[in-house]
Amino acid sequence: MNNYKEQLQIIKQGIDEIIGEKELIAKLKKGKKLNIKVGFDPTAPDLHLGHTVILRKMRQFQDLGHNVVFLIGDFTGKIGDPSGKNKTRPPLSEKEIKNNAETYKSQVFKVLDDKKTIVDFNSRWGNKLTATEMITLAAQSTVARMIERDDFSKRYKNNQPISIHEFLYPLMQGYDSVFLKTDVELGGTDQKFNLLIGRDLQKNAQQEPQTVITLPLLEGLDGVKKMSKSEDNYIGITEDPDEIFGKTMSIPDEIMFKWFDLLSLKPLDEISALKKAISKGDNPRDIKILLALELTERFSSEDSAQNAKENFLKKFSKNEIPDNIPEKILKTKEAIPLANILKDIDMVSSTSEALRLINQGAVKIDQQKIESKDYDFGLDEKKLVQIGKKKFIYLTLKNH
RNA sequence: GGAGGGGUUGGGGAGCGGUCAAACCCAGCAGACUGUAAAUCUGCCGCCUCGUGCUUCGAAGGUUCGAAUCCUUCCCCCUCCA
Repeated sequence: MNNYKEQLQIIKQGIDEIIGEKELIAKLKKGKKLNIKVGFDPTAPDLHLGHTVILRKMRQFQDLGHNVVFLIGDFTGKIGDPSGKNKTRPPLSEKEIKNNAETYKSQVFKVLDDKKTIVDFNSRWGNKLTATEMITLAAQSTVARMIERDDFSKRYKNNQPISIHEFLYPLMQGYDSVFLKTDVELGGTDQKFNLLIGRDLQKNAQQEPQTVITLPLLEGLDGVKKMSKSEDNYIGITEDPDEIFGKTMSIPDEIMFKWFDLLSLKPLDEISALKKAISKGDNPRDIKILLALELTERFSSEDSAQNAKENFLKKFSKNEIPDNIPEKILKTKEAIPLANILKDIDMVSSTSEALRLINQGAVKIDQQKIESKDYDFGLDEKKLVQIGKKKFIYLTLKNH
């Protein structure tokens, strides 16, 4: 195991805030094997890169030799985390929770080391709590403290309902830490309140309070807004290698090292060497390729990552035709205008759009720019149809 | 329950009887330039059988030669007061 300073440096890479650093240092100095806990609300099973920021941090702890518990909040899921919400969330059914948990497990081990990961469910102890124990737990915090929290206070001021059971969510999450004797809990910045409650409860239970580490949100492909499905600026971890590679290459240079800091498992000195290389005049593109390679490899394999890189370079840098172009056959009775062909094979969404593109000189057939909408495609000939730089299809027209 | 303000083409937001497929901004797409980008410049950005064609401005009716614009009813949002 590395010495505590090195460990601390790795632990603090790319984080938002650390609370209870003193306690952490003390434990690291002693060489204690830490219990790391991260809770996952079993609601969003389709993961994208933004979700993997926290998984990466967990992985770093694993690589440093600590215990990592991947805690599925199937018990707290019944409450629904009020964090960041301005309304009460409907509780999930047992079945939904189970399904989502399985989906989770199938995805997270692309980042986490499955041999070193303990998957646990907080229903294991949550379901056994008696009413008396719940009351004891509830007695350990106050309404005033709860109302301090942003989302609660907003809702309170706006006269929006806050159900009593929502107060139990942070308490239960904190109780998880007591039960598991957690040393470090990770979470998003919106989790800060919940994480801090854990410290309080642990103190009350005569335990050393956990160190709280919050992680920042990852910017999406646009480099500005946080990565999310609804903004469509995300990279899903189950996407094709070509997609992952290409999308990574498309991020603005400015956020490239933010991504390194939040996502990469490369050693810190290697990353800072890369930074230096750029300031010395290296092409940022080549550095970004390293990032794209690492990410693609993580979610597919080394071979397909290399492959994705080759494809990418062919497609964009060298302006060559990529491999794996889909082939299509279109059956037709009579000669149809090119615009309609493009629409029929779903390369464009309307013939109007096709006509516009033809006008703008964006359509190529067999590498030749099409000048007129009256182009005669011909029958039984396989031709390469290209729109813009990214869309390619091999198409054969058949008489039928 | 009372008072008021709205719903316009992906989002924001003009238009308030004809010159409206509807300003402008953002997003998106294409072209140029590049390092793939970003930035910048240019063009496009409802649909088709591409024509002084067709369908759009919350919904349905109505007035009018003509309606996103006026009237009626309905639906939905928001703000303030109780």
